[in-house]
Amino acid sequence: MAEKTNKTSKVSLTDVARAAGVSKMTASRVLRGEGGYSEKTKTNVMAKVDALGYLPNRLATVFAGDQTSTFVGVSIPDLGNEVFAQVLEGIDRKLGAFGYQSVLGLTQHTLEAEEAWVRTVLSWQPAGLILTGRSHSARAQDMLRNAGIPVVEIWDLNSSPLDMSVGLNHFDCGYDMGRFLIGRGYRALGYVGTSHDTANAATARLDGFTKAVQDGGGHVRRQLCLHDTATFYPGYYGSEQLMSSGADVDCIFFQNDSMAFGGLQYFEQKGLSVPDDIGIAGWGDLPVASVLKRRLTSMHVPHLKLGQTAAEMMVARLSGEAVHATKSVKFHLIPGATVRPASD
Amino acid sequence: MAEKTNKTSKVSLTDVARAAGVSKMTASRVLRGEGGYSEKTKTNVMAKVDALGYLPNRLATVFAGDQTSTFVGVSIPDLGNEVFAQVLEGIDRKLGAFGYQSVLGLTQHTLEAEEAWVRTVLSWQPAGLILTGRSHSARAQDMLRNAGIPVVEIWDLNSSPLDMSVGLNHFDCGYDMGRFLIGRGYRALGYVGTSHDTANAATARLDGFTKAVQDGGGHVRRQLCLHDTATFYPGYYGSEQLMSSGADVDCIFFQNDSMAFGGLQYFEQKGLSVPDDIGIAGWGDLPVASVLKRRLTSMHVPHLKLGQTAAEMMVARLSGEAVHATKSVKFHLIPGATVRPASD
DNA sequence: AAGCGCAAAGTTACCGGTAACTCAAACGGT
DNA sequence: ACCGTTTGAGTTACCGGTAACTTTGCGCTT
Repeated sequence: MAEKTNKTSKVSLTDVARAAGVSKMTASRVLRGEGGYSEKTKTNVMAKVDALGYLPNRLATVFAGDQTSTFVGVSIPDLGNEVFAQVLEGIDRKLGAFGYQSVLGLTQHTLEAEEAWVRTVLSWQPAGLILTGRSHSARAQDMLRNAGIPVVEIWDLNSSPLDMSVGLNHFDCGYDMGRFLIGRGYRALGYVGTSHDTANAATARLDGFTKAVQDGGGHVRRQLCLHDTATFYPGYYGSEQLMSSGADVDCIFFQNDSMAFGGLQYFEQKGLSVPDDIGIAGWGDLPVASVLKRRLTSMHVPHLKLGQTAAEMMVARLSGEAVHATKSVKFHLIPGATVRPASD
Repeated sequence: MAEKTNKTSKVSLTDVARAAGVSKMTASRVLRGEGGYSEKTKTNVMAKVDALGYLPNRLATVFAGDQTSTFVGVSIPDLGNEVFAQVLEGIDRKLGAFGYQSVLGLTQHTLEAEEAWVRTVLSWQPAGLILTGRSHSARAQDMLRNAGIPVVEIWDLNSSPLDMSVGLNHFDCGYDMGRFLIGRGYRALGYVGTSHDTANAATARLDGFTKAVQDGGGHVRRQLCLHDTATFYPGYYGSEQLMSSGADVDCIFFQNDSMAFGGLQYFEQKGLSVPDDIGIAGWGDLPVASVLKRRLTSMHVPHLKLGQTAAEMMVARLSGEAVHATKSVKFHLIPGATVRPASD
């Protein structure tokens, strides 16, 4: 039977040193493998570390030196939207591989929640922050600038980031889709998405989409911005709302594939045929699209990769590299088969 | 134009005190609203706090006193599985409402990754930990016990938790489903899920399912455990694999609804009719099920609620309440219409 | 006018590590 | 044999707050 070591009170380096009959400093040196001690001392100290179940207090280390912590604050709007769950997974996996931990903040798409979270998380001396979106409250911006730590803004392409940025041009994304749908002969377009207080990426996509449709001689007849999460069911009832509003549209662009799938299901259940009766386009090339019989018209965006890239930039900067960049993430249109075929 | 305050070096309480012409202690008292200072002093100090853009260093506070931090470590297997994304959202939302922050750890279903994460996160003196699953490496268990902080194990119902626990009995869940399918006349069952090194909840469901099927005079003809994430596409190709293996099954139980939907799509594309040619059952009552024409046979589990409950237990304990419980989360079967109807 | 009580401060020590310095013993070259 | 160098330690001070104690000054009572 192993010795009982479950002391309730925490074991400190001083305890280890005392047990080993050496000074705190020597124990510290052994634990950091810094050298300057004999093999015998090392063995002795390590034995006591095991026996006492010593776990270092990293708070003290960070606090003492001018070293930073291994925390990286990561703000994400919500996890109900699969897009962001993927981005977060990409970030955390990569950060974890380099010994950093994500401190999560769900901002629910509001600047106030973000500001409150920034304030709190900064008080814990994080090594850096990764924020979704490029709009922040004035006070949040002040705090971020004064913090003196790396900040990566993701999601939106940001020409004048606070520090670093990885994202994509959502306006262009929307524009490409609009032009594509015009090219397929659609003129009476609809949009179904979710809206939030802040000007966000989805809004930029809608703007680009609207512009392209107008440039192509079409009209966005109706745009629906639900106060809900951008997932399946809002796509379903959003479609219902849009159709029952009497708007005569021939094609609908959804905020993402999950919503588009909700729409597909609505129309199938109403007995309308896609794409014969109505065209459907999504966004994001999400997992659900991978199993549909009819390839969903969408826009491929490497979400996981985007998160990983953000984490890599953060780690590189924290390792002392002079990263100072705005990285653009590529996207490409998936023609799919939920809109009418090219008419050449 | 406001005064420039973007000092790169951090502003400490000492700086504020010096600027205000008072002692550090007085400034500290003002900031904590502890009393023992004049109105004039308060105004003065607060003015300097604003002017200098002072942000407290919570590390120092925790480090100084014997107070704990406001970090709560949260381990989750992965976020690709929507089930866990929901649980995490429930946890973080509730924790955030009480001023705590989640420190995320994606364990990828391995005990080694969990152990490494536990070691790291404990060194940051978290207020508590919320862990998914009930199996942990021996060393992780030691560390958790010795840490002297609240630990909530979620997901699996745990009769002998390390500390607190919220979950459901996955064996019973599986058993209920098995009995239900037997009741609908199925005898040659199949299972499609994903497997991982550790005995996990999905395995427990499969065990319960198998038991019920045997008890009912049926057989689990084939069980497929893919090395993949429990999401749409693995459900699709898993179905394909299962069918092409020559196993003659009349109904398939999937690890969750996302996989079940992948299966539904496979069979639809193969021209097989559900439930006439084959029965399909999922698990979790996930969002995707909300838009299907034919109600998916599944098991409703309140994932978000489960996460919230775990967070509430944590907060209650941290507030000094003597919570020491194993809470069982209720689930209920959704008969649905993707299995053949009751034959009475 | 002395003394008491209280409000409004200031002082000191400490939390758990580490940087920077000091110190003693061993060792080795001339 | 002597002295410089290396090795293996110990000592001290400090990071940024806060608990606990001390001090100062003022109003008010008797």
